[in-house]
Order: sequence, then structure tokens, then C-alpha cells
Amino acid sequence: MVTLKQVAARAGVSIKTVSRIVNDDVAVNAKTRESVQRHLQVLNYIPNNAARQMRSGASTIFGLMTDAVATTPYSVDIVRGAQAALRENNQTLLIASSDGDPDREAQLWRMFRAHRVAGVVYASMFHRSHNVGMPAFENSIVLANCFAANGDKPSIIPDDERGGYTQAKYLLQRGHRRIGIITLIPELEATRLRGEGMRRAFAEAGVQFDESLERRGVIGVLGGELLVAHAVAREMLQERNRPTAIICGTDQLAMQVYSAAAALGLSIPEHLSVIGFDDLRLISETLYPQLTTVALPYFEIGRRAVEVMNRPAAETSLSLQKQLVTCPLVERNSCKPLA
Amino acid sequence: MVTLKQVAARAGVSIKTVSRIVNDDVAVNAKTRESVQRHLQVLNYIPNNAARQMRSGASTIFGLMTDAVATTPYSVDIVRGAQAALRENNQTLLIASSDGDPDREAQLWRMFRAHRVAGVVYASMFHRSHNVGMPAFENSIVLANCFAANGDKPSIIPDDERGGYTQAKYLLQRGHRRIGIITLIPELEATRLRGEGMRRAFAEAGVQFDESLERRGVIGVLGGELLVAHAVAREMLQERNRPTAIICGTDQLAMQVYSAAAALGLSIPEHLSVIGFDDLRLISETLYPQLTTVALPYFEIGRRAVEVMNRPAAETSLSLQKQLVTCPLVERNSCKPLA
DNA sequence: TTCTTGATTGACAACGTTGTCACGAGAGCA
DNA sequence: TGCTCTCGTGACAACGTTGTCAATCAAGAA
Repeated sequence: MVTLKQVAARAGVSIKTVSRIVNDDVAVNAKTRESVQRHLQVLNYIPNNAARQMRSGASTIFGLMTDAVATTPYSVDIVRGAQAALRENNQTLLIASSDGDPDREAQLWRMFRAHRVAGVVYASMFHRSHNVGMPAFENSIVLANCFAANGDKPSIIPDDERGGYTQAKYLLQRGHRRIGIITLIPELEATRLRGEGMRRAFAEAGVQFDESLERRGVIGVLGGELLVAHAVAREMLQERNRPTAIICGTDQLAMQVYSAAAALGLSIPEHLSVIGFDDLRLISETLYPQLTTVALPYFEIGRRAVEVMNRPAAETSLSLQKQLVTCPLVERNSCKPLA
Repeated sequence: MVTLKQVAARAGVSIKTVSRIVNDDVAVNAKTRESVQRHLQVLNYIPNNAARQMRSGASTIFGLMTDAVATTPYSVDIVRGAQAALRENNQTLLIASSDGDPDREAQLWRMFRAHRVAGVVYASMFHRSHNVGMPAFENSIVLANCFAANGDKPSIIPDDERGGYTQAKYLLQRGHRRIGIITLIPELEATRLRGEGMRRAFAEAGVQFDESLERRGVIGVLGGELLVAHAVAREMLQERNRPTAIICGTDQLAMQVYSAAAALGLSIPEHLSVIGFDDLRLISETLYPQLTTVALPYFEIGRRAVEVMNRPAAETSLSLQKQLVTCPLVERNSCKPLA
């Protein structure tokens, strides 16, 4: 690899002068600059990050720690969002996933420390409370899609309450009154918040919320889930007073509702409106008809997490609380106003 | 951050001695070792990677460059596989995605060089031929899910020919004779190879391959695709002599076939067998009934790519050709033997 | 006893970079 | 002319680590 020294030798100037030119430092004689720049070009000089970091003590590497990427594929968007934000400052991302193993996670934290990462985004796959016990990074950690149990760390999370509200309101505005709800695992923060949002929408619309139409589409515990939305939806749709619309906790659940409806000869959206959550385009755009859903703003969450981390420490105190990111409605063809 | 110097001062030994203990170097007096180790513990010393790298010239960072992660979500598994392999040697992964923008890609290559990455995995989202014009990494690059047009770089790719063969054979063995095929974009290497594999299976089984039953489920060009599998399947299933089974180029396409079948009152697998490709569990395990499919071994591809890169240069020549990774059949409930 | 050997330890340099300080040359001023 | 001032440049140190070599010491050999 070419070093400043080599370029300096070729250009007949001192190392420092080359360094100055590379870094757009104080004024350098135009002629010198031009000559050196030519040599930089020819030799294809690229600064050595390790040396820079050692000298300056400041790192351009950030870490992203995640508990498990595998399960919800579009969480990649958190990574993409983070990278988009880092890119502006020529920073880079070291990615690590613990797959939920505490030993592994401890090892990864050490790795981050070895690389002296400038900050860490801790991304959870599910919106939930999480305790990151990592004193070494106390002041340079941002939680994405989860939040600190004791609220002492900045965190960027989806506005699930409003997301649930959006789902319900969308259907209520279109005249639906009997609305089925197929939920996720109740332990998830998301489930609780969205439930609250839906109730708020019902209350605002002056519609009685029928608890009996709210059922779990997933059984088992986190990590060992079993989807039962197909059966649940089928049951619901065979009842005498069947719902005219179903709110799903996930596009995945919506997918099963589609097949349940099809099995009963009900077509969407004519006989049944369905609204999803997540906007996994792999599903929402593939379903037929395409699924109206509320998007989980993973990209934006990743972007903001880095943004908060890059902010001067002084401002950080302001953002020490949770930052909510809106979940936008994505309108497609799975809902119909009630005649 | 704690340095060797600080630990040495506390322990009353030289820097070098501490270094030796940290690195399990030559014999050190047991008593000294114990004492120093205690101090290392207490001060929570973690070696500075940048300094090590500068001193030794060897980097423990690898790069992963990808053209676009966004589209096919389970490609994350390439990353996971790569990380699994790196983990054994305490190496780490710097991830970059160009989103297909050449300028951005050039910038990312510079970034990799600045970090002096030890090697690069270039992962494409689609199995295809690709030219990585990156002289600086000439000898430390491995292609994953794509291969060098001029064949001068090691590449790890799925064995699509055998994948197609597996799909067809599975159905043929179960007595199916009229088999519909819904394919991907013909420009993809995968499409061509799988087609060949299927023809091979038909030939082996002595069954006439009916070209008229092979249709595109996706129209448009890469990046601007439009799924038409629903319509295509519907059409196919309404013909007089309709197929008893359909082979799909993707689980996503299979999803649309499911809905087409449902719309026509055909139930799976009673009236129609369906086999997919990819094993995106998000789809294959959510469909009802669950989808029998052939898995794209992304994890294994990522793992092997790193493995090849970590191999001593001497052996590299041996693996200069393409390495094919088997696509295993994942049997679920969407196929039935023909009575 | 004296010499040799091996075990244990430390001093020093170097990796590539940049901050600090200083030097020389020419310009502007008295 | 002699002074200061500015501009452009370079010498040097330091960041934290490890490879090289040498120094010290105790034990065993002659």
C-alpha cells in the first residue's frame, strides 16, 4: 500500500505537505498542490484508516448490534437507513448479531471496543424494552426499535400506538363496524400499544369495541412462535355475525387471512377488507389483491439512530427520551368501503 | 481507553511483558502472569485494533460488498453465513451496499482500501455473471451468488441446474406428468440453469417436456419487475388439459399460484401440487398449506465465501473455479402424489 | 569456583498519520 | 537599510502495539 512517505519522496516534498493536501489543510502553494495531487493520483494513494485513528483517537467506525436478524427480513432496512446516514460523513458500519446468545453478545461488545467504535446502534428485532448493560458505551449508544427499561438511553421506535390507530381509523372511516383483530404475541410492546391505538380510534368514532373479535394469531413464546391466523380467521369468518374487515398484526398474518377467506369462498376486498402491518413488500405486493398495510419505518429508524449518535453530546440530553417514528399507511387494494 | 502502558505501570512490569501475556506469547513466569492478568481484568484492558493493525500490517476486517440488499430479504443469510465463518478467527465484517450505483460502489471500494480489509466478498442479489473491476483486490476477492465473466475469480454459487432438476424430479417421481412451469426473468443465469435441470429430469423420466406449459411469471427488466404469476397460473389452470402440478421459480410466485388456485376453487395439494424455490420461510411457512420448496443456500454460500478467502493463497488456485452449493429440497405440504 | 545455558524480562524501533513548533523567504513598512 | 509579518514548508514527536535484540539472573556443567 502506498504511504504518504512514498508520495512525498516521488513529489520531492515533505510528508507533512502531502498530508496537508490530502486533508485540504491550510493554504499550500498552488503549484506544489497540483504536482502532489498528480502524484497522489498516479500512485493511487489511499489514507490508512488505522494510522489515522491511532493518531487522532477518533474512529469513523460505528457498530450495529442486533439480537437476531434472521427472523424479520426487512429489518435489513435498519441497516440500510443507518448506512445512508453514515455515508454523509464517510463513516462505516461494523455489523454484529448475537443471535440472542449472551456470551456471543459479550464477545461482540469486546470486538466493538477493540475497534474503538465511535458509537453503537443496538437494534432489536421486536419493539420491546431492553436493558443494554454496557458501561463502556454508556454515552454513545442508541437503541433502535427497542428502548431502555430505565429510560436512560436515547431510543428510536416506531409509533405503534398511532400505527394501530391508523389501521382502525382507516377501516372505520370506510364504514366498517364489525372489525376483527388478529394480534401478535401480547408480550410485545407493539401489541399493547397498537391495541391502545385501535381503542382510541373506536372511541373517537363512537363505535363499541367488541373484545370478542380480538384474537391471537400467533401462539407460543418469542422465538418459538406458531402461526394460527389461518385457523383463527376461518373461525371468525364462519360466525353468524362475521366481521366485514380484519386488522392484522403483521402482513404475514394477513397472508393467512387471505387463504382462510379464499377457502371459504370470500373474496377480498368484496366480501372482506384486510389491513396488514409492516409492509414487507415481499408479501404486501405479492398478495393478490395487493395488501393495504401500515409500514414499519425501519429505514427511517436506522437513519435517525445514527443521526442522534452523530449529534454533539450537548444536544443529546434533549433526545434522551424516546423518539417516535410515524408508521405511514400504504394504500393498496385489500380494503373496500362498506356499501 | 486503557493501554498496555497503563497496565504495565500498575503491574510494575514492562509494556512488552504485558503484551506477551495478552498474546499468550513465550513462557512468562507464572507469578508475573497471574499478577498481570489480574491487572488486565481490573482495568478491563482491550487491545487496540488500529494499533495492532498498523504494527502488523495484517487486518482482521473483511468487507462485504453487495449490489442491493433491499430486494431479496433473505440474502441477509449470506451475511450471517459470512459472519459465522469469520467469528471463528475473531474477524469482523464491514458491510457496504452500493444499491447499484457505480459511483457509490467506487467510493465503497476506496473505503475498503482505507480500512485495509483483508478480503472482500462480493455478493450479488441474483445469480448472474458479474465483472468486478477492482485491481486493488485482485487476489482477495470472492464472489458470492455471482461469478466472474472471465472466470478468473473464485465464486460460490447455488447449483441452480440441480435445483431445477430437484424440483422436476420430485414431482415426476410422484407421478405428475403434466407439469406447469412459471419462470423468472430469462436474463438470469438461474433461470437458464434451472430450465436445463428440469429438462434433464424430464428426459431421465422419459417424459415429454411440453414447452407450452412453461411461462414467465415475471415481466419487465431486472429492478422493474412486475409479477404476473397470478394471471398466468389462472390461465394455465383454466385450460382443458390443465397441469396437475406447477413448478415455480420463486416462493413469491408460488404465493400467487396459491391465490389463483383458490380463486378457481382448486385446493392445494388435492387438486394441484405446487413447488417453490428459495425457501423464504416468511412465505413458505406462512402459506397454507405450507410450501414444499427448494432452498437457496444463502447461509452456506456466505460461509464458504469467507472460508475460501481465509485459505492460504497456495490453495486458492485450486478453488479458482466456481464452487457449486447444493439447493436442498424442503418438503412441506403443498405436493401430493398423483393417485 | 568459573563458565555455559536457559529462562525471564526489558529497551528500542517501527508501522502511517497528524498536531506543534520552528524555519526561511519574500513582502510591506518605517 | 533594517525591521516585522505572512506564507509556505518541514522536522519531530506521539498515538498503541509488537518484533528484534540484548540484559539479567539462577541453575547446572566443567
